[in-house]
Amino acid sequence: MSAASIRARVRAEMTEEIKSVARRHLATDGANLSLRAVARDMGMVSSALYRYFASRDALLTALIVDAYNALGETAETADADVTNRADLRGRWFAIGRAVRRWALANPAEYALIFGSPVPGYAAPQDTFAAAIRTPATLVQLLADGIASGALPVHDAGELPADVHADMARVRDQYFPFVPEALLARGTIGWIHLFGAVSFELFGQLDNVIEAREAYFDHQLRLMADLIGV
Amino acid sequence: MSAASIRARVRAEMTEEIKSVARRHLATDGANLSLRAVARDMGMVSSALYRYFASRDALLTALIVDAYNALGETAETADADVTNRADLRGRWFAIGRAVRRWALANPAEYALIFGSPVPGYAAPQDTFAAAIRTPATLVQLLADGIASGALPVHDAGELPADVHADMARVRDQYFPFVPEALLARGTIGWIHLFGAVSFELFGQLDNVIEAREAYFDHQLRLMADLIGV
DNA sequence: TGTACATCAGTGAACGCGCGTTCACTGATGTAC
DNA sequence: TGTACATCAGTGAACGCGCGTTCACTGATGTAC
Repeated sequence: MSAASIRARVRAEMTEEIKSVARRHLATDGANLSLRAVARDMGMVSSALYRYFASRDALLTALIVDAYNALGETAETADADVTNRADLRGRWFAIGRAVRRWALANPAEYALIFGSPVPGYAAPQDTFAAAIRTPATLVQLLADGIASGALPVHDAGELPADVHADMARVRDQYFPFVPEALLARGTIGWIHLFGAVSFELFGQLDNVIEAREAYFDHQLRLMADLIGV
Repeated sequence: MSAASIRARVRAEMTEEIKSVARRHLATDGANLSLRAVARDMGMVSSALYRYFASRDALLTALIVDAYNALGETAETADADVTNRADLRGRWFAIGRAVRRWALANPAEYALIFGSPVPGYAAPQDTFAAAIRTPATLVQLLADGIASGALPVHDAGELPADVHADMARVRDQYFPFVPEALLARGTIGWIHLFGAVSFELFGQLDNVIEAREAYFDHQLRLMADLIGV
């Protein structure tokens, strides 16, 4: 390995370590991430971080992209692990449970991407490709169901005209073959998944529901019925 | 009016004004509320605020309780405005739309109560009574439907045992007469309502769905079907 | 009704701390001849 | 292979700003006799 690439590798490792320390801080301080605190934890002077990230926002963006990718990979792996690809309901459950498990294991990162927006921070477009990975696994599942004929084609008439147009646009851009009404129901499933996990994680279930996992599964079941998988 | 009560009234007005200025700051700074900034806006010195609130956390708590109450009142009013009390679906729509409207009009306050938890802030128990008002309107609707016989009694067998126990406990504490399985579906409706509003408000719908209101109504419709109203 | 005292709102200075970012610098590591 | 130069990571001081909270104080407003 050439000298140059050693330097590059060390640099990459440092970058990863900075992000990893920053992730730990996220857990206690939320999105009020302090560069100085991160630098202190790494035994560096705060200005040294600027060799790796142009600004605090740049570091935040990197963390956001990483979080989307980590969640997306979790969902993709969970889906891929279902050997019977025709078992759409099983795949829906696998993805849903994996999302919840990831969120519980990484609450700060979950909050970073799905919580209230960080004041003064505007997410750049780069995050979009990473953000779409998780919902994409769900839509892929629908596409498979349509391809195999296992999923019913709902009456497109159930959709208002402008929603139909939105869905058609999304479909044409990313997922050919998925009918609008089904795509709308799939999106609702995705929204509910997010809502259920956020409700639990953000403390809204406290003092109300103790059987968290069972209740979550119950929701997945009703949503599966609603989508038709 | 006695001199003492004049002083009390001025005090109450000041307290309200402080909260109102603080609410404006919430909109730009999120939950990183700065006492000094609030004081500046009121033309006071920062230490003067301590005559009205014991600490920054106390002010935050007051804002949270106010937000829960404002949302709760909005939901209660929207429900009460439906003259045909037997029109459960109409009441569900009225409440759901009112919640969304309030959230869009008061995004910072919505984020304060339903967004990611404020780091280092622990909500005291006082918030609970206020927090429950909005979901309570929904459950009341279910109770009315059961009382009139308009709502189907789902098979309690659809619930896992521990979820059933949670629901029975909630029912016995707050809402007699609502069967567990129905209560569970109602809670799911509430969670979805929250999820749909948060998804829209926190920017997850950007670049995907433009017909926000129509899509929201579509979701209310499917949820109404799921609940049975 | 008039006066002495108590209560209260608001002031201004201070404590002790934090932050992001810039900049000139040192010294080590890599590159080109 | 050896040497002169360029690149790069990290330092330390500084700028200019912010924050929550405490405390002794002033002066106005209210209360009790």
